[in-house]
Amino acid sequence: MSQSLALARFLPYRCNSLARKISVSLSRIYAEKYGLSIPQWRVLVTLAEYGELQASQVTELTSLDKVQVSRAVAGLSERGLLRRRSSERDSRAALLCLSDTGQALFHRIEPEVLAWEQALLAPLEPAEQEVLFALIDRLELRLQEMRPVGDATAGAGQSP
Amino acid sequence: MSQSLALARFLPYRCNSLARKISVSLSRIYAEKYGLSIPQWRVLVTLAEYGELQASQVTELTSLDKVQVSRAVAGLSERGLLRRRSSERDSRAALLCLSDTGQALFHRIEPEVLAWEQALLAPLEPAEQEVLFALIDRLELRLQEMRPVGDATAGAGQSP
DNA sequence: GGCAAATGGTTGCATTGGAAACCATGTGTC
DNA sequence: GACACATGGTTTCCAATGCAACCATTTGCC
Repeated sequence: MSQSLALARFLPYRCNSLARKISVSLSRIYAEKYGLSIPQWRVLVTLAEYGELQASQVTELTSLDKVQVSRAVAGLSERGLLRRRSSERDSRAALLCLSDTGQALFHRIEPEVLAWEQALLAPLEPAEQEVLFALIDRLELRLQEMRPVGDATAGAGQSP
Repeated sequence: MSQSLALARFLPYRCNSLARKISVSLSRIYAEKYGLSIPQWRVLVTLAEYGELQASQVTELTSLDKVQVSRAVAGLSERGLLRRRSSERDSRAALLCLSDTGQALFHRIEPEVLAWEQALLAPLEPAEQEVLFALIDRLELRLQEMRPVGDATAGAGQSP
């Protein structure tokens, strides 16, 4: 039980710091080599995984907010990496899916990114990797519990 | 060994997402209640821990870049929370320390923040907390090893 | 001592990111 | 069926962020 506050042993600081270093390192692949921003990258991955999605679903799945998704989609669309059509069920909704070019790009990047992740996780035993993800799960769950009841931001995934 | 890419099991995404949620939750304390930005908060903690420091030392200890430190210091100084004097050894260097008001503010916030951290970590056994910090340490170390040799950003702590 | 290069810190400028305002459409209620 | 209200997405505006250029001073070197 820590009695005083030192950044080196303060989870918010350590976690932030780690997340940033990971982002910087990873973005060497998709940003510098392929000119994608983080939101664009996430949208690409999500559409590659799920096929056709509504923008609002992408928002939930990526933990991006809707403005970021809107801009990312605009950028990807300009480059011809995805196609956007409006739903006949609800003409406000935009249905998104990767174009062939988009799929191709994803399949070019994916193995590089997976190799990078393998390299990062290499020093951890498989069991330790499980522990890591499990701890992250539990902390996220805990954060949700800690939110004041009735908090407007309590909904699914949406970045507050 | 994962063969395909899904955000839910992709460390950069999970880590980023966790870090952000932690920041948002924590900032309810120091931002909303006390009007401090993240950089200001980190500078405050660091000066509280070390006493008098040069701005460049604060930069290293907080993993902020020097622009952020400069601006955070300006803000804290305006509010009378820290004092800045120039070193007689090197008149370029600024020596920083908390004012009495700054110390008082820190001592008001610290227990709240520690209580918040306790609440967050409560579901983890002490041993699990150790594991968590150890895993973070190892991943950060690993990231440093992975950097291309001769990378200009290889120095200490500096945010790239 | 004097000049080039390095260092500490600040300021300006371009980019990013998010909150709130905004259209367009759909849903519920009377 | 018309009116209020909710929802999907985009645009607008402002604050935060980061890079690069910038002073001021110090250090190294001849």
